[in-house]
Amino acid sequence: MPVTIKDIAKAAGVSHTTVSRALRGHSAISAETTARIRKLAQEMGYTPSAVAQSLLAQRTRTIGLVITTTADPFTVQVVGGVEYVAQTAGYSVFLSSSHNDPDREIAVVETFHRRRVDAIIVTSSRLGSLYKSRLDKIQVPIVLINNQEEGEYLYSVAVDDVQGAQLGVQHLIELGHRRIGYVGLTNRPKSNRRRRQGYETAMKNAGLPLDPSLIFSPIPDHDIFERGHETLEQILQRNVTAVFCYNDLTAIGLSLACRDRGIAVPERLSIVGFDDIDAAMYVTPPLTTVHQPRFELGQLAMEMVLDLLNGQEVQDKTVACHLEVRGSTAPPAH
Amino acid sequence: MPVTIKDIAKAAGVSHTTVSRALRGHSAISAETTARIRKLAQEMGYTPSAVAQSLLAQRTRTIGLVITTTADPFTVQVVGGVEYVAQTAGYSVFLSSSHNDPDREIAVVETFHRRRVDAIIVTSSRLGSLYKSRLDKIQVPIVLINNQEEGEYLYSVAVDDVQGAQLGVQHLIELGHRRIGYVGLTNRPKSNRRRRQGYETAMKNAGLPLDPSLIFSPIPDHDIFERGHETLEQILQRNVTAVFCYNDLTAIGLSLACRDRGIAVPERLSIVGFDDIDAAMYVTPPLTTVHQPRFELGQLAMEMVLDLLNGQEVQDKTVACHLEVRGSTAPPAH
DNA sequence: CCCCGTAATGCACACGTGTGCATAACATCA
DNA sequence: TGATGTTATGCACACGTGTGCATTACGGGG
Repeated sequence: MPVTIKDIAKAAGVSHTTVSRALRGHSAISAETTARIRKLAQEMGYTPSAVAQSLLAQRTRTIGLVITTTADPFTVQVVGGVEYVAQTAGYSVFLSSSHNDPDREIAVVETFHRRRVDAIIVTSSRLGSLYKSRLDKIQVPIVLINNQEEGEYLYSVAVDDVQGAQLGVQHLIELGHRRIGYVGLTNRPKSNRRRRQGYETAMKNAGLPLDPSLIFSPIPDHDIFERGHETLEQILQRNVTAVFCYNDLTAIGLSLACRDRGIAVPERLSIVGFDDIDAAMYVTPPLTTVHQPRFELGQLAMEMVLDLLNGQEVQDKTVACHLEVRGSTAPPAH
Repeated sequence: MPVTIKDIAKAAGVSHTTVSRALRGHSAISAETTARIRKLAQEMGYTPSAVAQSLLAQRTRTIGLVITTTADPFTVQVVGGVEYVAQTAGYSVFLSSSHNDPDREIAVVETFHRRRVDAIIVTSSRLGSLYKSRLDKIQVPIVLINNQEEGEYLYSVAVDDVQGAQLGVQHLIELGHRRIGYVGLTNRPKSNRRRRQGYETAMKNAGLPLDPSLIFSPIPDHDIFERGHETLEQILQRNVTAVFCYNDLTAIGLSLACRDRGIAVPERLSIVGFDDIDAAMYVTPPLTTVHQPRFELGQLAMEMVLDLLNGQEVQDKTVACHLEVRGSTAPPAH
C-alpha cells in the first residue's frame, strides 16, 4: 500500500533503477532527472522501506534490548542511555522484558534473532554463561550489562561493585563507626558477592575485624517493608551503629522500619544504600548512597555495540561509582 | 550468513519450496519428508528471517512506542503495559524517546514508518492534532496515550483527569477543608485544564466558593525544590489549609519546602498529589495521591492497536483513577 | 491399455531495494 | 569515417520466504 520506487518510476516514466539512483544521489544520473524524481518522491509521500533495505543489506540497523522489568528502577535509565546513543547513530531499539525468568530471557533473545537484530544488549542477565555456547548458532554479538551470572561470556559492561561498596563503607568508617553491618540480597548472587567483598576490603584496610554475624541476608520474597523489619530485629541484637545495604530499596525498607520502631536515623543507626534511585532523594532522611551511573552504563554498552559492528576489538569495561552523601549517615552517638 | 531454507533444501536434496512447506506443516508434504526436514532445520540451527517474512506479508508484527523520556516516572509503567500485551500477542516493540521536542517526535514517527511498523503508540504527545493530517500520507494507525494537545486526532486512551482530580478534592472536603488551593503546571496544558476542572467541579458540588487567587502556577523551568518554595510562599499568604497538586513531583516539592520552613504536614497543610509515582510511597509523610493506572493505560493502548489491526471499530477510551489515602492529609486544625 | 484422481514436489513469481553489467546515444579525436 | 570515450539509463539478478500453478509419478477402475 505505501508508495514504492516502482510507483515513482511509473509516474516519472523511467525505470525503478533510475529512481533508486536519483534518490541516493548517484553521480551517473543527470541533475535534472535527479531533481525531477526527488520532487516527485516528495509529492507522493515516499518513505523507503527499511524492511526491503535490511533484507538486501543483510543488516537491519536494529538492536534488541532485554531488561528484567520496567518495575525495576535500575533498568529505566539504562534504557535511556542505550536509546540515546542508538538514536544518534541511526539505530532503532527493540525493547522486551524477561521478568527475571531465564526461559523468557531465552525466548526474547530468540525473537530478536528472528528479527535479525544486529546486536543484543541484556541487563542483569541470569544466563550470561550460556551465551558463549549459543553464540555459535546465532551470529549476533551480545553485550551484557551488570551480568548476574558467573562463567564465560563474551562482552560485558558493569559497574564496579567492589569499588562502590568500598566507597560507602569507607564513608562510615571515616565518620567513626566501627561495628558496621552488611545487609545483602541472595537473588543477585554475583553483584552481592562483589559488594560484600568491597565491604570486607574497606573493613580490612581500616584494620577493623570481620565479624560474620554482622552479615545479614533478608528473605528476597518478602517486600521491602517486611524485610526491613526482619532485618532491623537482627541488627538491634548485634549492636551495630551503621549498616551498608546491597541496594537502595533494601536501605529504604530498613529506614522505614526504623521510623516505625522509633529508632532514630542517622543518630542511632547510619544507613548507606547503593544505586541512587529516584526515591533515595525524597525519603526522610534523604538516603546517603552509592550512585550508580545507569545512563552511562547504557551509553557504554551501546557504544561497545557500535564498535563491535565496526569490526573493532573491544574489551570488557567497568565503570566507577561515586558517593552521594545525604542525611542518613552521621557520626555514631556515644 | 545465517542458515536459510535454501541451505536446508540443498542439504536435504529438495527444493526450497518443499522446505518452506515442511516447516509450516503443509499437508501436501509427506510425513517422512516433513520429519526429515524439520530435524535437519533443528540441527542446522535454522531461524526464519522475520525480515523476509515481513517484506512478503506486507506486515511486520511490530509497533513503535514513542515516549517523552525515560526520566519521566510516569512513562515507565506505561511501557511495561504496552510491552506485556505486545509480547503476548507476538508483536515486538520499538522504543524511542522524543525528549518532549515536537521535531524529534516527528522524526521518531518518521523512523517508525520507515521501519514499516504496523502501528504507533505515543505517550504525552505534543502534536496529537497534527497526526490527523499526516495520517493520509502514512497509512499507520496512531494511538495516543494522555495526549497533551487539543484538536483532531484519531485514536486515544487517556486517564480521566477530571474524575481523578474530583476524587482528590472531595477527599479534602470530606476531611473538613474549605479553603483549598490548586497548584497547576503550565507545560501540560490539556491535562492541567482538566484537573483544574475536576477541582472546580468538586468545589462547586460541595457549595464552596471558587476563588481565583487560590489557583497557583509555579514556573515549570525551575526544579521541584525551587518551585516548592516559591509556591509555598504564595500559599501561606492565602491562608489555605489544603492544596491539590497537578502531580506528585509538584506535591513532593511542596512537601519538602514545608519541611524546610517548619510547616507541619498534614497538621498545618494537607497535600494531595496526582500520579502515584514510586516515590510517593517513600516520602515523609507518605503522600496521599490519585493513583493513575499507568500499566493499564499501556495495556489498553496496545489492545486498541490489536483491535485496529484486526479491522475492528474502536472508540476512544478513558480510564478511571482511584485515591490512595496516605499520610499527607488530615482534618484542618482549628 | 487408457483415463482420471490423488499425492508429492518443483518452477516461477512476488514483496521493495540496490548494484554489476550491458546498452544506447552522443561527443571527441585521429 | 571509424575508433574510443563519456554520459545516461535499463536489464537482470540478489536478498529470504511463501504460494498459485504445473509437473511427475503412481494406483485404481473401466
